[in-house]
Amino acid sequence: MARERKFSTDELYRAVKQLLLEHGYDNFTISLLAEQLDVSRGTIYKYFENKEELLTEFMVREMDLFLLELKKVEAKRGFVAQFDYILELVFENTDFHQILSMASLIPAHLTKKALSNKKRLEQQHFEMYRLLADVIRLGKEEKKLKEHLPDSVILGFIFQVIAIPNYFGVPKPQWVASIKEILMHGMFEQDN
Amino acid sequence: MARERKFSTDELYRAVKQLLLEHGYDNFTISLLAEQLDVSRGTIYKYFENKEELLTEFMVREMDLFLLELKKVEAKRGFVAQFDYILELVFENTDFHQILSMASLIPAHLTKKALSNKKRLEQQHFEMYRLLADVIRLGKEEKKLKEHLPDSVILGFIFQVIAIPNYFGVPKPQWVASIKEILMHGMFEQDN
DNA sequence: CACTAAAGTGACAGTAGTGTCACTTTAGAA
DNA sequence: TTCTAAAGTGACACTACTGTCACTTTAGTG
Repeated sequence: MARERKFSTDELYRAVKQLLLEHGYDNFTISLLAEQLDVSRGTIYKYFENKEELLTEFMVREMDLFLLELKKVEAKRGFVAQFDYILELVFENTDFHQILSMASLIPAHLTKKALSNKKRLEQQHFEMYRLLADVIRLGKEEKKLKEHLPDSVILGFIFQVIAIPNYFGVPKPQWVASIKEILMHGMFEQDN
Repeated sequence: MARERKFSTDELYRAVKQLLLEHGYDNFTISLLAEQLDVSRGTIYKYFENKEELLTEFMVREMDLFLLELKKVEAKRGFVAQFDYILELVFENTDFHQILSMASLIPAHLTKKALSNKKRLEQQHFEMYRLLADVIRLGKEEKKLKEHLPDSVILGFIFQVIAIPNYFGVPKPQWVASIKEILMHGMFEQDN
């Protein structure tokens, strides 16, 4: 009944992701995306009213995928297993962290659809926080995590840690092990 | 012999800083700066050939000011005093960290002056690394820092830590103390 | 085979930036 | 007072986006 599409929805979102990571939020353009998908700019506007709608739609989708994986943490028994699972997840999704940090760059004034996407994204943010806060609560209940540390500092650390630049190319296993050790027991020798 | 200037060099750089922090590297414009200084755009081009020259000049200047403070670390006796000094410096200069992170957004193709500024900035980066690496070396020599942790992970942590967002407005003294404790001894209870 | 409707196109108007330059203004020197 | 040169101006040409829309293309239907 209609002409064949030149790209699938999946290809589109994969291209958006690549371009966002490569050029950053502010330098992402519809021209760049159209070029990547080998179509004209006009075509993109058949699927999205404007750039912000496209980008917020993309972010909601990414967040959904990540939350799906993160929810599996509830099935893990005991704080230590949950902690390990989260760190592994975080290190397997360094892209996601970069994308997430772009959420704050979404402009304030938006069209209806983009605005509702933004609201949804805030809900997802909150859901993510709820899941992680549960893990921290368990850690404190099990007397594994230091009671007096504010939850938000603990959360902040876990998420900020993956943004540490590996300038000198420390091999990944050593890199991850080192970061995990500092998070758990610090960089100072015990007897100090 | 000449007309009176409408702004001092210091006012100019203060305006640049404010606008960079407020709008980010990509959304910094000469129009915005001119407006802030209450002059026309053309005036700015009397002092700088182009935007990148202005911004690299600004960054070199900021870096110089920071290095001046950082160098004082060499006068501190013993690793613990040096460590404390650095953390204090870092938390007193959260702006600087934001500015520093923009260095990676400077485009690759630049005019002569901007390019030489960029090179200078890289030297300063290196100088900063050298100073910090010395502190870490001392920490390991004094058996205060864990020998097996790569220097770059330790450095990365210290610098990334100040970017942790204080969403829930934990009071600053508690915030800083918590972060310092995690860095030194981790978020896990000792007996685990 | 002709019709339909989704898919795709490219020219268009609008906006917002950059860097340039001939010109105007003005403080101080001669 | 006149002259000079630095300081400042605003119009100009250019570039690179955004979002729109009348039009073309094409796979499948009747």
